[in-house]
Amino acid sequence: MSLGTTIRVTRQRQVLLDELCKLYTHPTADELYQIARKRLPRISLGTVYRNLELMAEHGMIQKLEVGGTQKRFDGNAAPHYHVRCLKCGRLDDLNLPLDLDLDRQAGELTDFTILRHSLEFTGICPACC
Amino acid sequence: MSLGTTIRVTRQRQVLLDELCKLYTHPTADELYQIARKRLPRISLGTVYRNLELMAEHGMIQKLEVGGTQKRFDGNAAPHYHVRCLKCGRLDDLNLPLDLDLDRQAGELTDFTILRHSLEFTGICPACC
DNA sequence: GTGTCTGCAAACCATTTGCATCGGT
DNA sequence: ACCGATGCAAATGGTTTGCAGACAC
Repeated sequence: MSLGTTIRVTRQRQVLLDELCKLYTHPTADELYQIARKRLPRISLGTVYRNLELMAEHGMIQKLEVGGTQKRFDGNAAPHYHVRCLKCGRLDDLNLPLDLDLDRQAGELTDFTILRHSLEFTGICPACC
Repeated sequence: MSLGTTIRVTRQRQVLLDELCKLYTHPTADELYQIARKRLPRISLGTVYRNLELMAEHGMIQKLEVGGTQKRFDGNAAPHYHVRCLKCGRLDDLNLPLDLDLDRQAGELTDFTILRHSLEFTGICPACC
């Protein structure tokens, strides 16, 4: 975590944020690395991970804590829901309104202080059948 | 996947299922390995992973696709929701009724065929503050 | 000039897998 | 006896980290 220090505007940072915001595919770190390489051939995977982590900490992007082996990233920082295809792993946004009442209901049933929730649907995408 | 073959009743399988069903902590594979070792000192971590995977495929237990670096397992095979502590990672059951209407609503907003959903709350547990 | 950021390579850690042997049926 | 299951150790794959040089400010 580095919330106390200055964030410098580097070329790598600019390109990563720019490319991530252009995509609606919720790419993995490696997918974004492959894309960024076209503009910055010498960028390293380590830099991609460090910057995605940093930008997520600062609320500029979202690190999605969803199913699957790899983490995915979302240029849209506003909380929203997703659908994942069971067969191909494709992850789409879902236009279902955020249900903030869920947090209140959950809070009444537990001793935890509820901060937020994440909701992910699983299904089969049109391309997979 | 091995849904077409016979499942044998081995001592390792019995112990793992028995111990998992006694716990309400949603252990990781390694935590369950440490517990099982007390009864079967020669059991291997590979066997733990293989059996948890197999039992999940057969619907005897649940593999939880939730946040965090390690997968967690639940001896309760019936779908239900969870709360995770942001600080210590503790994962508790949440007594909120399963909302099956969510799948219907989601289905109307996407081309995916919705099969199920997972809902995880994030908060701070009483022990952490 | 100072302190952050980068590329590179090595390290890490959860999980998976190949293989010879064991054991349930 | 057959074939699935096990223990062991090595391999895998995503992610993190240490370090010396580069760059933003």
